[in-house]
Amino acid sequence: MKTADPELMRAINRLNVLDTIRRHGPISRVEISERTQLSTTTVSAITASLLDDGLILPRHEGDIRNEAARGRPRVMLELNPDAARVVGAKIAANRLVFVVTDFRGDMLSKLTLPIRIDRQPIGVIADLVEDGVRRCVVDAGLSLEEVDTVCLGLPGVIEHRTGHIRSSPIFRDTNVDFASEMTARLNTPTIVESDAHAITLAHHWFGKARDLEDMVLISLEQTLGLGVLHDNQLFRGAGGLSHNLGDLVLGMGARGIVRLSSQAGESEILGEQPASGRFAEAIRLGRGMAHAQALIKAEDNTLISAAIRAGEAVGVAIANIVTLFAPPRVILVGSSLALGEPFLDSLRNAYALAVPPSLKGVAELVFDDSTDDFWAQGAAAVALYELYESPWNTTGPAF
Amino acid sequence: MKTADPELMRAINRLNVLDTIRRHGPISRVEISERTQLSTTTVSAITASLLDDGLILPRHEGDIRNEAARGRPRVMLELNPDAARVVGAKIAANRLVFVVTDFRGDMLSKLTLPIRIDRQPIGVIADLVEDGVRRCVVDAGLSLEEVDTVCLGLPGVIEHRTGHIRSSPIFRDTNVDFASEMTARLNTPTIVESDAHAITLAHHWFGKARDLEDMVLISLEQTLGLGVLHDNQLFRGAGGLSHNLGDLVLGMGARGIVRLSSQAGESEILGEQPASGRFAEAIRLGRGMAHAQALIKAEDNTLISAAIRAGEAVGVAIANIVTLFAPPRVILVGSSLALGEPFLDSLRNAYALAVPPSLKGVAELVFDDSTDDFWAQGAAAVALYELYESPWNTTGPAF
DNA sequence: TACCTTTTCAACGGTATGCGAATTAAATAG
DNA sequence: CTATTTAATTCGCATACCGTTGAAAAGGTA
Repeated sequence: MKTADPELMRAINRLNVLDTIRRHGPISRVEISERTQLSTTTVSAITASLLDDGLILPRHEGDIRNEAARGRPRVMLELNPDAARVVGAKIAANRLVFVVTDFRGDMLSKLTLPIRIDRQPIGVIADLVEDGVRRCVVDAGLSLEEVDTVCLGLPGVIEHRTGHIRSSPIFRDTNVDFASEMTARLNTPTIVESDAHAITLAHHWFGKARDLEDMVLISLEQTLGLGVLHDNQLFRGAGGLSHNLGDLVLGMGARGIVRLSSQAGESEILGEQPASGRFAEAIRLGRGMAHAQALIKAEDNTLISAAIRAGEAVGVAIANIVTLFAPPRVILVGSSLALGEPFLDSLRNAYALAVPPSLKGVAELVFDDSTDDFWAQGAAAVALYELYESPWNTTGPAF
Repeated sequence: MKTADPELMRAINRLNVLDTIRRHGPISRVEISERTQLSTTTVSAITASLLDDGLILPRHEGDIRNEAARGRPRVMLELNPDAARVVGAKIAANRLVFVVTDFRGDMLSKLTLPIRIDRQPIGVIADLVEDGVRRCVVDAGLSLEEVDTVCLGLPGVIEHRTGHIRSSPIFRDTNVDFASEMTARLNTPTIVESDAHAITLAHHWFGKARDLEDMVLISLEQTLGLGVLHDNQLFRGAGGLSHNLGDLVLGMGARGIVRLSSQAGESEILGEQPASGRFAEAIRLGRGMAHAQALIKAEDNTLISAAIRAGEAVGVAIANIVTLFAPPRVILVGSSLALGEPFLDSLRNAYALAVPPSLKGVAELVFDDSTDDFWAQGAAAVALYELYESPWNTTGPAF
């Protein structure tokens, strides 16, 4: 357990103030004091220190004065966008998406590489990722030295603390120390995080969970992932490793274990199609879901029934997650949502059936079809969050 | 978010020291300093304050001096047993178990009432519980005024923060404010907690998880419960409510949803027996599982196959829990363990099959057949834990 | 234009915390 | 009886928070 000394105390309050400024846009000191319950004195001291460190900026121009415009006007404070730059990336089987953001999480540049990388040797993947990061940084008009942290979000079971990838559909090998590898290549601190965790944080910072302290997110991509927000923090399992929803067991059929991934994995849904012609080509290029959507509209019965089965399986899995975590909101993201109504309807129905009566109405299902940028932005947010906490603890006293 | 002031700092370090003393028996100040990473100065100040408050005691007698017996001898410190008294209770469908413990969690008296209370009106249950608490307190040679807190552990979905019982097999009604009811009756602060959470804490304090910071416990009783220890703390879902494992869905059969409770609930396993004769009588009296054990030994095939099916279902459920929490140890408790080898073997097999390959070997299954006292002692531990944190924050500065 | 009101924010003193160095305390070795 | 060793306390310092006070900035009013 960490020992509580003045330094920790300071760090906590600093983070609290900084986070308040981040979340509530340009904000005055008085309002910070109200929100954080800290005295105006303390807020003044902390903001002075933050200003001194260049993390925040005063805003004079465009002071939208309130109606009751008496007295000394408030000085609005906001994050200094230039305080840091980070790179966030979404690494998927058939595409790489990079984003450079400033300290506020605003996108400075983005780069999408629609290339298939899964099952490539690690060296090749690392090459491609390195290249993408460098390009995207140049696109933003920066050099890598100006980037503070890189965060790579990828599917699978990731051990966040150590940066080890326990298993991922992208890598042939297991237990890859990808964080060290990329840190060495880029000569920039690089962290590795589950893509589901990344977009969970994205929704908490910018998306559909800004108002919540607790929340669950289900990502339906090639891999089925889970992100849990508990008390404004990412809940990482024991040992800090991420969850792989696809490994959940839904039942014991005649021929053994039935896992969620075998019912609702992207390749399993699409795989039942005759692997020929335009559709197979689309799958190879990672456009499988978009194409599937078209086929469903054209009433392709094989695919529709696969989508329905997948929806049922996911709905039941979500009900089980809700049974365990009782979150007020469940956000669903990922390419499988593109399957459309047949999938979503059966998901909703199965969920309604499977959720225990005592928890009926507790959780609200929200579907979200964000673009890939958003995932990458989430990875950037993970990087920023790490920055918030660590390096400025060492700044020393405010004066 | 709580504001970090010196008071909080103090509370954290105080709790840390107190917890260290609790866990590591009689312990000297130097060793506390080593374990907590606090300076000897701070430890001295805090222990002085704790001594002043009467929460701990110095131990002079029987100073087992180490071999290397040079220098001033260490003064060992330990919890003052008399610093507080609490009552813990396990409330089950067919029995009430009460325990009075001292500040260390040691049992002073216990009382078991083998009576069937489920489906009684709330008033009747409250009467019986009140009576049991009072009796047990008298047995310990105390009066209720000397008891600081009462904690009742019972099955179902409990909202710990508010003391509301959302649903329980014991109550006909839902959403019962049992904590307020009993607080008023006993005129002593009474808290309500899930029985699974209680025994989870019991194992962390006294049992098979003393060495762990993360752990999962599965309780197999009339109701199937779950307790999660995360970072030395009970993990309570959003809103602080407990989990009901029985609501987990294991599959969609031909006639709809199949929940775990329908496969592995106590009444479901035993219910398939012809409800007549000695066995039915045993069930009514809450000895069902013991009797079932005998029948299984006598190779009652109906019962054996029910036990095997239940074992499979539980094994799969545990695998899913492990997929989500990745704990180093899973402890199984509860009356259903008495079903013996057929049940346990099929559980182990199903678990081995269902646990994802990437997590194989991560979690160790441990079976525990503690007596009912232990559950009640866990409830007492919950009460003690609340005491640790709250009331002595107000003690003021140490001097 | 000069003065007053209102509000923000920085400066000062008070009290709490924890830490490091020096000091006292208690026991053994010679 | 003295020297040595280890434990625990005391003292002084740095930091953090908070409440109060007073200066600064803007608008309103005579």
